[in-house]
Amino acid sequence: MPDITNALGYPIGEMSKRTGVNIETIRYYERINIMPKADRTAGGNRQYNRDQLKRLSFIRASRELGFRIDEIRELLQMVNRQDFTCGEVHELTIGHLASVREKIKGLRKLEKALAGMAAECCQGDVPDCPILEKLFEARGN
Amino acid sequence: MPDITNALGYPIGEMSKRTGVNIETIRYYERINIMPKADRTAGGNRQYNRDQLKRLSFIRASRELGFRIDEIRELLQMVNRQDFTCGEVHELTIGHLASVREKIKGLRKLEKALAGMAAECCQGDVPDCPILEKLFEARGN
DNA sequence: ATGCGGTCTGTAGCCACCACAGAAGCAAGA
DNA sequence: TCTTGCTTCTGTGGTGGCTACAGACCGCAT
Repeated sequence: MPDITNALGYPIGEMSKRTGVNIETIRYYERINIMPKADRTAGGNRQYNRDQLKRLSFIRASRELGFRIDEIRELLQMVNRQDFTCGEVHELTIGHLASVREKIKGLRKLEKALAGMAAECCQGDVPDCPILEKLFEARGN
Repeated sequence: MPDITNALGYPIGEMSKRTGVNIETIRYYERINIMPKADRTAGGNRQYNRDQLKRLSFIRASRELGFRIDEIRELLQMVNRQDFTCGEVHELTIGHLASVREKIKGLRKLEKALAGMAAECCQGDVPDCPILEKLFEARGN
């Protein structure tokens, strides 16, 4: 028969399995106060409930969308306050979207530059390379 | 009249100005052996020559293209060995290009997801939000 | 009672820097 | 020569977002 203490909650490994978040990372989230301090068994092991599981899943989903921890903290505060407006959430999301687009822009530039350089390169056994030349074209001197 | 000691080389601040690399970063580069140990004045200040300026510019240019430090180290070793082939450099560049393209792919996915979520959101004063709902759609539970 | 796997804390490492404190160097002006 | 004021020095610690240990303890089944 299942023990009463353990029937109440999930141990940390179960949380990890269900959310895909590394155990060490879950503890780290507790340390930085993005997850609440978990209840403990008599022996001191963490125990989680369904709400906390949902919260961790939320964090995981948000991280996968590239939200920074402090952005997630904001989102979670809105949720917890229970008085957020759709507009607030929208704004945060749009802001994040803009930064993602910025990153894409930057990487596209990179891609172009790299592809251009690679295309100019003969790839041969010659000890002379237009890529390196390009990199040596200094700005300061 | 300019001092003999200083006429020979650039002080670190000059290097920083010319390359756009932060002074602290230049010292960091020396610590991790990507820049050589600089000569010193009698008083102990670093002094650089034209070669080192070129090297630093190279590093900066490469960093701007998103090369990691160890990739740059490899490139520099090739240059120093003076026996690199164009093919080797090409390979490194192509590898890097591939990883850039991977990143772009990932970010595009993100962009799509975020844009989709934002579009569904009414942005209004309503305390209910499809974005948050999406984030709460847990996988584990 | 034993064994084994899960979990605990605390610390250190990763990357590529940036920032600071407090001391010392350096060049120009008085 | 001395002062002034900028530059540079070393050493250390912090950033974000984890991950990886070591060495001890918990919990559960046999």
